Amino acid sequence: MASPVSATRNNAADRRRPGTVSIREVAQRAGVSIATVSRTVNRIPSVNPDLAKRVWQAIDEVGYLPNTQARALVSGRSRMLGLIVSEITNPFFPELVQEFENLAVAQGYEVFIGSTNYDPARTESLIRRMLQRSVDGVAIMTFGIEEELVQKLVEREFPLVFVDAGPDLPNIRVLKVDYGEGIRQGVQHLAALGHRSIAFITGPLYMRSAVARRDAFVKSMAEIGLTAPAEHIVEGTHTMEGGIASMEKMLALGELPTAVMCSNDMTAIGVLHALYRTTHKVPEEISVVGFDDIHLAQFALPPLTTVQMSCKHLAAAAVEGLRAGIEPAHPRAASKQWRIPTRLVVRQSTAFPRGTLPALMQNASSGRRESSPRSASELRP
Amino acid sequence: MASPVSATRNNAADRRRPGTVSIREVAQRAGVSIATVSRTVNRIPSVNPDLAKRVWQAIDEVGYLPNTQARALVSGRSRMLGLIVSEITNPFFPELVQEFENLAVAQGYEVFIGSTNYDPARTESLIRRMLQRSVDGVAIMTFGIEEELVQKLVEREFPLVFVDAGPDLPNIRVLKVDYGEGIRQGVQHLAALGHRSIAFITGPLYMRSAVARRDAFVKSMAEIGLTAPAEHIVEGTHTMEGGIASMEKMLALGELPTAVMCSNDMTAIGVLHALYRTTHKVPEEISVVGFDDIHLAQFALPPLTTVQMSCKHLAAAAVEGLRAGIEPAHPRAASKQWRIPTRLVVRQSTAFPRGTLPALMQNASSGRRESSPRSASELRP
DNA sequence: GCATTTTCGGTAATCGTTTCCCCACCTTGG
DNA sequence: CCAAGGTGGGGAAACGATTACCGAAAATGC
Repeated sequence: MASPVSATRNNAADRRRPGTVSIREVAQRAGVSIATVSRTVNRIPSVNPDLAKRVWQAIDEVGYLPNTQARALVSGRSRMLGLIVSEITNPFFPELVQEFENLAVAQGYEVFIGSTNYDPARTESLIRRMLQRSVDGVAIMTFGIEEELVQKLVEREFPLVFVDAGPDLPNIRVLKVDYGEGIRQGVQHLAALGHRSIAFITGPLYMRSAVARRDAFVKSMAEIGLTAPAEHIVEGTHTMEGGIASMEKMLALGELPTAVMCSNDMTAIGVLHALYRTTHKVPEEISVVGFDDIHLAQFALPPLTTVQMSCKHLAAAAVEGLRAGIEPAHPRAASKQWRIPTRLVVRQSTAFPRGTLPALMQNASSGRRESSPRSASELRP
Repeated sequence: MASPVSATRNNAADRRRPGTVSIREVAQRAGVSIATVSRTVNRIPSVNPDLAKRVWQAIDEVGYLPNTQARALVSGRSRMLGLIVSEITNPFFPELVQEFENLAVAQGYEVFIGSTNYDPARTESLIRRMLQRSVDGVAIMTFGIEEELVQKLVEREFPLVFVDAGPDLPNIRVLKVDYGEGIRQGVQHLAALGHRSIAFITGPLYMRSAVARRDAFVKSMAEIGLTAPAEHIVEGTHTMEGGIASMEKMLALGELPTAVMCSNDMTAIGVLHALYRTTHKVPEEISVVGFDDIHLAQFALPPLTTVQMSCKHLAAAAVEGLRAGIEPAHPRAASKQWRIPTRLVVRQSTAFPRGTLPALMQNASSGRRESSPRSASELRP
């Protein structure tokens, strides 16, 4: 009679981490059943306020934290959101991740981050891992992903958020970035300054967004009667290294443009670097425009004129899009598209092209400000 | 008799995500019990090879993925590692996160990332969230955290990894970064070039690592008979903004140093920015040295001479340290400390101080290489 | 050829929750 | 004062895995 029935087995609870307290301890201390504790924690209104108070006190005393795994197991909701980015080391993404995380956590979700590094095998394993951890939805922010890899998610009717484009299915929402507007502003800004020879360094062209940005550039140029020759549209990689390589290629070709637009800011920073190495002055000899407006852009030398794609907007739309797919009662549950605006931010990497009004631009004293006098209106007589 | 017993209840399985298959389906299809499936999946050698093959085939056919939540619930191990950083938007950390994640995933772990943003409330909630998700261990890579917040983790005997310093307890491992060596190399490099007036911009001094770096600087200076006046040791924030502010403060004071060392690369990039704005040339007028050697450092203008703290090393040590605490059979289970080396990487932000050998330094053509001829030996007659 | 050992797979308990079902009890109406 | 109605709370069955235990069949010894 010394050992009660449960002691004969090697109880699984022995494996439990010390200090972990379960709903049972709370129930015991409060003198109620575990059902009541659960109801209290989940704020079911039917539980008697006095009892509830006792339960909360017990929870406090024993330091109870509900076990999320058990919760997820029974409810079928893990309250985790997957967030797939292409490279966490590209500064654009940490900013996005940060915003996304803040919003998700505020809504009671946890974030499962993964970067694909443009590697299909890695992406595949990432998706499998997310499925195993049974995330409630996935935001695919890589700006271009192999369709077939996502198939698994689509099959399981996972709420999904894509950027730019995605299949038209009930659980899928798409964030439409307005590439056109921002890039048009950039092109017109340069044209207004007097530039006629404007080059463009694209991202990797298997990415839908890279193509979209390039097309927006070509279209904006055409609108004002300009065309860039083929050798002035160079494919890059959306990295600083790519920016350097692309710019060096262009430099080697001779016949330099007077301005270079880039598909993202990292590329632009690479371009600045390449021009520094070859002692070309920016913006005096060549103007440079980026895209994204990452935090770093304002600290580039010179501070980078760039097209802003609001990270906050993007993150907010992603989280809301996922919630809309997960929570049936969400106000925008029916929306399928979410529009992300862009706009030009003028800093100091753009100026009049060499030869026009040189005296004005040469005095590079301190105190240059974002609202510098190099605006389109000044150019017009 | 129409409805069997289980159909009378509103079965919880109804809530299951479509496409999800459980171990039961596999067992049924393979014609074995769920125990056999489990044993097969976990590669328990006692299961008959023929049976195992049948089971694997069934797994493949139905597309079974073991539910991690259920696994974690029964085993008490979630196979998740917590990773706490201070700011994911500081480029140093994504690099660390990336490495950490690669290693963790290779070992079958998932990573739960969180950034404190230097906010104790946020840190508190982060730790609570990690506890709820029952991570197996936590690496605290913030280089300085409030002791009391960690208390909760310590109490629960969580395997922990700290950077720089941590309590001496059984489950805790510390990564000791050798700040001294790298900073000494930096100071001696500058001194060898001829600098005597070297300033230092620290990190926020409530961070242990910031203090350690400053102390290493002061010590290295003293070793070669130099002292920096108080106004040449300025507190920064480990951000670009902080670097700008600190440098501007120093500029306002007059009595400029000929070289500035910074507690991290972001600060150094801020310093470069401030000097650009005030048209001071780097390195001709002022030399700048960073710390960390983030990827961006080589793309700064000019490319930044900096003290490298190997991210790969740090991440590898963190993962191994955690595994050592979690898995009793780990080869280094007994180790308490892990040493992280540092070393100077010379690029182009350092040169002879103004006035000494100016002609040699002025020809800033391309082709400057890391192994430039500005070494100590050249200086000595 | 029978008894003993070994192998191998199935049954069931368990992890920590949520939630369905039902039984008390209390309130209220007649 | 008793029956009907409503309501709060407890018991127990899931969720999907792991694993201790046990029993049946196969292998082996004498």
